[in-house]
Amino acid sequence: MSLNSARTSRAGPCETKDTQARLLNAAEALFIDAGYAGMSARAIADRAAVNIAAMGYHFGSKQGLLQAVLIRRIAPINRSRRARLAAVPERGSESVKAILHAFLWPVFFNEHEAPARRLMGRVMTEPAEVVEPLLNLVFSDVIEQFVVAMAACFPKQDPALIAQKFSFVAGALNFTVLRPAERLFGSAPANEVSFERLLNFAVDGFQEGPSVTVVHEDIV
Amino acid sequence: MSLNSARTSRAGPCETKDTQARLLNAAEALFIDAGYAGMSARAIADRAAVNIAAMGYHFGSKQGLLQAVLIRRIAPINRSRRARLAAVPERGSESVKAILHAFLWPVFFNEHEAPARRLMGRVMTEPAEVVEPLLNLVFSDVIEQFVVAMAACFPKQDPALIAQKFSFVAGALNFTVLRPAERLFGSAPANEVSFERLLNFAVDGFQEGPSVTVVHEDIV
DNA sequence: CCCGAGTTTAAACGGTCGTTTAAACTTATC
DNA sequence: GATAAGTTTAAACGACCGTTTAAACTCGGG
Repeated sequence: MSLNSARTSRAGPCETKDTQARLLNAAEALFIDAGYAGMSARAIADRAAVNIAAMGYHFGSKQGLLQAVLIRRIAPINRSRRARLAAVPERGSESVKAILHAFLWPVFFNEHEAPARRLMGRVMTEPAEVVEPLLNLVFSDVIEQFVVAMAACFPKQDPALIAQKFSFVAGALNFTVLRPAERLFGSAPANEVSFERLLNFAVDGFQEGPSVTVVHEDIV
Repeated sequence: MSLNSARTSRAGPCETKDTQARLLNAAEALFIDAGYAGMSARAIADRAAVNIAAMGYHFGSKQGLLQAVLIRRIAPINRSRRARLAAVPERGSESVKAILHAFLWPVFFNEHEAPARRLMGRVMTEPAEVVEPLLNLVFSDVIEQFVVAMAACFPKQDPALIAQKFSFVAGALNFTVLRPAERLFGSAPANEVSFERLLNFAVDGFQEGPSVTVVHEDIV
C-alpha cells in the first residue's frame, strides 16, 4: 500500500506520481471554487480521470488529500516568507514596510501564483471544522514569527494591538483573492497593482498612534 | 400555503410566526458555525424542534430560508449604515473617518450584535454559489454608495483605488469576526476595543498617497 | 517464468442530503 | 357542528456522500 509510507521499495509499476498529482490538482481546483464540502470525492475522481478509490489509497481520506494540497502550495510560500523576514534589517525605519512586504509578497508572486493565492484565501475562511487542525499545522508558526518581529518595531505598543493589526492585514489579503470581493467591489484581481495597494494600505494602517479618538454618537 | 404570499387571509391557527422564527434562529446559528453546506435541513429542523417539511412550507427551500436569515439581520445594518452616511459632513477633514465609522459601527453595535457580525463575516466568504445572488441582493447597493462617498473625498485619486481600499477594509472586518482569525492571531473577538482598532487602522490605510515606492527584490 | 509488491479497478457499504407527498390536525367563520 | 383555509406531520423520493472491499492488473527481481 501507499499512504506516504510508500515510495520506499522499488519503483512500483504504473503512474503513481501522475495519479497523485492529478488528484492534487483536481482537489485543489475544486476546493478553491467550492470549499471543502464542494470538493466531493466523486467530483475529484472525475476531474482527475482516476478511480474514486485512488483517493483513499494514496491519501487515506478526503482530509488527507486536502492536507497534501495545502502543504504543496503553502509550505513554499511560508518558507519564502521566513527567508525574507530573516533578511529584514532590524529596527530600521523601513522595517515595518519590509516586514509586511515579506509577509505579502510570497502570496502574490510565486510558482502557481493564482492557485496559491486563492487556495490560501479559501482555506482561511473555510467553515468546515476538518480544516481547523490543518490551519494551525500550516500557519500558526509563521504568523507568530511575524507578529513577534513586528512587535519589536513598536516596543511601546500593546502586543495584542500588533497581533490584531496583523489579523486585519491577513483579512484584507484573504478577502481580496476571494470572488465576492471582486464582484461586490469591482476591484481588480490580484496583480502587481493590487499588491502595491495592499502593501501601502497595510503600512499606513500600522503607523503608530490613533489619529483622533472615536466619536460614539447614537444615530439610528 | 404560506411562502410570504400567506398572511393575507385571516389569522391562521397555530404558531406560524413562532415556527418561522424558530427556523430562522436555528438556520442562522448553524450557518454561522458551519456555512451553507453545514446547515442541513435536518439539523435545522432538529434544532428548531420543528418538522423537516416546515422549511419547504414556510420558505420554499433551503436557499429561501437563508435569504430570509440574511435579510432579517443585514437589512437593518445597512439601513443604519445609510442613515449614518447621510449624516456625514461633506468634504470636511473628518469625512474619511466619519464614512468609515458609518460603515463599521452598525456591524459592531446593533441588536443581536454577535450573530449579526458573524453572519456577515460568514456569508461574505461563503464558497457555495447559491449565496452569490443573495450577496448582490443584500450588499451591492450600500457598498456602491460608500465607495462613491469616499471617492468624493479623494477627487484626485483613481476611483478603482478607493474601491479596492474599501474591499481591504471589508476583508479586515469580515475576517476579524471569523474563528480562524481569533485562533491564529490570538486576537480578541469583536468588541469596543477591536472596533476602535479597526477604525483607526482603516482610516490610516486610506490616508492619501503611498509613502515610498515598493522594492521588488527577488530573494527566494 | 513466475512470484509478489504496488497500483488500479468495479462494485457495493451504510448514511445523509434537499425536497415532496398526502393525510392529519387546528382554528376562524358561517 | 360543518366548512374550509392554514399549518403540521410521518413517510418516502431519488440522488449523492465518504469509505471499503476484494479482485484484476502491472511489472521488476528471483
